Amino acid sequence: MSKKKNKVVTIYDIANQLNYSPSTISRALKNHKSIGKDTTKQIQETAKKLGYRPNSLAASLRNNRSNNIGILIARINRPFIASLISGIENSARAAGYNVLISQSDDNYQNEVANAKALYDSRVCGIVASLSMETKNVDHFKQFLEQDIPVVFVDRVPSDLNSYRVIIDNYSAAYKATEHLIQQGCKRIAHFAGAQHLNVYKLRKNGYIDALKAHDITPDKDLLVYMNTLSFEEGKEATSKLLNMKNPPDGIFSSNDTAAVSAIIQAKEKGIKIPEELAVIGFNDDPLASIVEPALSTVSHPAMKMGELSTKRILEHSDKKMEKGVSEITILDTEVIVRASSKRLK
Amino acid sequence: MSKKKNKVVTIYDIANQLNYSPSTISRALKNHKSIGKDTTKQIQETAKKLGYRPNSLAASLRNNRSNNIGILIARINRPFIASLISGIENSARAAGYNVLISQSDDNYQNEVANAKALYDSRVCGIVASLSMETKNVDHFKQFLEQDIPVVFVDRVPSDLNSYRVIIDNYSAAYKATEHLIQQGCKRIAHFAGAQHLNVYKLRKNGYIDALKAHDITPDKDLLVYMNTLSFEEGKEATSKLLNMKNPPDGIFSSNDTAAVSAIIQAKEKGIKIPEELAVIGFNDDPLASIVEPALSTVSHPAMKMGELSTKRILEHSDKKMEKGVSEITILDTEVIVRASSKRLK
DNA sequence: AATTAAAAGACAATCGGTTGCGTAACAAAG
DNA sequence: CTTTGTTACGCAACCGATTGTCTTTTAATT
Repeated sequence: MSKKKNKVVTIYDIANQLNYSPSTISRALKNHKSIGKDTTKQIQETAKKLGYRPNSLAASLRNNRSNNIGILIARINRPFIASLISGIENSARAAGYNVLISQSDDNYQNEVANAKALYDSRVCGIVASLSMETKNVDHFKQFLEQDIPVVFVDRVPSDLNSYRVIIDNYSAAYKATEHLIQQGCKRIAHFAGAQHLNVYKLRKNGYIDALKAHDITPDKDLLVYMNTLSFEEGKEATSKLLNMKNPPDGIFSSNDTAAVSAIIQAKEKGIKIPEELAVIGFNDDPLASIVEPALSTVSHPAMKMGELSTKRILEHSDKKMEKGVSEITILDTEVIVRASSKRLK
Repeated sequence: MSKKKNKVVTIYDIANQLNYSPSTISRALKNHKSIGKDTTKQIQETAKKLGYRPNSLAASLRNNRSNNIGILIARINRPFIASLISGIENSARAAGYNVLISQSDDNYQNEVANAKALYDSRVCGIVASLSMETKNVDHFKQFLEQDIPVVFVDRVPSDLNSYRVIIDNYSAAYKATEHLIQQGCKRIAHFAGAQHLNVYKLRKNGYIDALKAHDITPDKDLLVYMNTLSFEEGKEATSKLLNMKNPPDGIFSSNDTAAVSAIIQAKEKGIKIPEELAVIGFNDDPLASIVEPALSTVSHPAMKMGELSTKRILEHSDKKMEKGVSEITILDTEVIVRASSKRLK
């Protein structure tokens, strides 16, 4: 049996080897100014030679904060969210942080439980996009009280002062609606999402204001409120709309899923798209460019939103921001015109 | 200034309150048998009353192992992977574990770096699906040496003894190919992926053996090797195939993305699907049911694979498995027949 | 009644960094 | 030669839970 176990190298090992105290090793490894330049160099070289790897658990315990960024979203399995996470992960990892994920399945209780779990694991910040059910956001206050940055993305609460990374839903919806009007639509329906989520509320408002701006009186019968904007809901709504005496000649859907189902449903009924019914969605999911005719939509810079979320968290830690200060980042969207709405040459 | 800071409750606080030692508190909280039943009850009640929340960092440091499961995948932003992660996350969280994600972007160096990062953060197990570039899997050995369970999913290495959760790619491909044959296809092309990944190799083998079993001689010109099975690659390959003197009348693609691009490309050329060209993909991505005609495909139980991966890790920890023992879990696939290959009534 | 065994807890070391405070050594200033 | 300042580093407590070992008390056995 050899003397050396395959034991992990710690700062104590380095300390013994070089006859310095552990505190000196610790400081030298992070280039603390109170350690001499030569000493620092020597220590860092020895650390490398010995294959030293810091035990982040120990540091985290001492600092009462880990190097983990928590993500709190409704479900991973959606294109926008997956891209968002991707952006967070890439930028976090580049900065030496790990990423913890949790999904609520759009369930409020789960969201609360996940927030607790992330809090307990001492995340150094969290990125959150609210569940469909969430109306109360008290479960985020524990973070703010400890000055742990919370960045809300996309589905953000309206009554909590924290970081936000969002798009301008109102003007995006306005632009999308206006696009349909420019294509000659006179009766434009809207698939609206749950109204307590400001994302959907703002999209609806943008839709309505765009209509008004073009002297079209909003018709309540053309405004369909949905719960989840699912394929099924979209299908059903489309079916009803098309059976009206005075059916719509355009649909602006708050997401692509419902928009795609509208296209499919309309085609089944023999309605020509975009001639008889122009459709535009929201999100630019992969589906959008595959369905036929290809779906016009509004694109989200999902990846970039993720990167910016990470950035907010890291900045917060670096700058030792004053408690309570927050910042809102608004990103641009783009109306992507495809065949489903292109009536004009 | 009140006496009580908003300080976190620790076992020491409980110990002081009840005049027990911290060790007794610790043991009572996990129902250790050496603590009296009444004492245990009292301690647990007090803990709840005081709002005690265990500091997992402290426990992790002491045990040199966290409650985090690491995920190592190529990219989150893909339907199969997103569902896989979803399955892992759900089951892990239900068991009180957190999930750390990392993506390699199909880059070997990133994969190695991420493996190190996860190792350093003392994950209690990892779930991995190899990057496209990965040929050497030495970076997983550090886990096995420490008896940290590694579960490979889908894209698994062939030369490392560890847990595996996979589908039977060979027979899935065999079934898919056979399906095309049964629909009357005589010249079936195959979009094959990178052959150092056994997933794609096995699919190719299943394809070839199915042909042979039905007395069709495999034609090298119909076997297209791709790097990433991307939309572009699929498009290009389809274009070439359709320009052959003797073009294929069926395509079995190793993924849905390339299959969908084949459908779109074929339609552009005026080829009738499935009459002139039957197509079947692999994965059952959301795209598959949206494209027109809807894409036949092979479905993966992605969510379930995630759940089983978590299960393997938890079992490993519970059972204190003997080092080196591993287990292979093979899940069923299903050939999903849609319009893109349905020639017969 | 004496001996042994079992049950219930307490003590203290430990995990590996981190950090406030203290001090030795040496140089510059008076 | 003494005083004041710097520079460079060590000491030891600390973060909070875990666990091997030891002690005390109580119950069982002969």
